Amino acid sequence: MFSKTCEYAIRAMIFVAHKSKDGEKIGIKEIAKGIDSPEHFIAKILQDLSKKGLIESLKGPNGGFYFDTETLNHSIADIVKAIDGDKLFSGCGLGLKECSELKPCPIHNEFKKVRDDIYNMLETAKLTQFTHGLSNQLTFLSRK
Amino acid sequence: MFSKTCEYAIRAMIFVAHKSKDGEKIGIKEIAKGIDSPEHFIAKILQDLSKKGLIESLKGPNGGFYFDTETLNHSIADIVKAIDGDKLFSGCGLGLKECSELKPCPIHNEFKKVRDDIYNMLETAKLTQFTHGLSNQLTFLSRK
DNA sequence: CTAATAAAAGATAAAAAACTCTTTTATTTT
DNA sequence: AAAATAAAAGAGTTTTTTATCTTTTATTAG
Repeated sequence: MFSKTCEYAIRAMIFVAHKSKDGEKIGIKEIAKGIDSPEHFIAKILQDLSKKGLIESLKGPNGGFYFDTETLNHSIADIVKAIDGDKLFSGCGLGLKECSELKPCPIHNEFKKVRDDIYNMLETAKLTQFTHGLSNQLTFLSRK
Repeated sequence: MFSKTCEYAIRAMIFVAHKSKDGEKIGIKEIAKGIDSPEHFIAKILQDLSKKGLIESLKGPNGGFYFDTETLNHSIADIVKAIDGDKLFSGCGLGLKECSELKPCPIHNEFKKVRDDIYNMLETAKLTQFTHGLSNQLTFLSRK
């Protein structure tokens, strides 16, 4: 469904949202450990998301990644769009470039419904809504 | 959603189902043209699906790919499972190996619903049901 | 101002996916 | 039986994705 890069991105973003209460910053090492991902790889990904304005970061001692009230309001859909683009939401299920309402591929209409469902689900899912489950160990982001 | 290989596979299977009325065989060149795919690449894919029993094939003059009544009854879900595996249907949306009902990832339940929808949609979609649209130019598999 | 810290950036490497080319095998037609 | 046809199989290349390593830049604490 998502690229591996995107899976890491979502996990990292939820992890930072969970850990960084009231603007507290969290370092890349802790993030990598927390979500079971290669350190340098997730660093790249977060740098990219930071450039795109989906997360805040600060260099130097006590630096790290964090959210402000604005960035915290982003949805999982925003992350997916930033990393994988909107192919999942608007592209043809069979990879046809010319597929459209007017010239639909055979499974166009079947797909439309589930694509819209996926989009709505991910657009509704804001980063904040996942922190509770993690804090209370109802949900998990790594094996440990 | 699907790998490119899988997209080609679905398009090719629908194309053959559409062209091969009553056991008529259709060659790899015609298939490649019909679905806008690299000839040798789709050949490999169909060989694989043939080995796995999802399509029939015969070598030699007047040979080619075709369906019998049994293989024609397969669903798009069967093709996806054969090519991409069942990661899409049963894997964790965030790529976590240990994700389960008991130890769910943060978006586990949100995902479950859409995954089930996708599966039901693809499982219901049998190859035969797409031939009508293609024959009547209501749906398309290539640009032309 | 210097040293320490942590992200940013750049460059490279490994693995997987996508694609191509050549040879072999099975089948049919003559 | 020989030639022609078309898929099967094998081997190789290219591109993309995933991952690692090194250097640079920004920030802070002392």
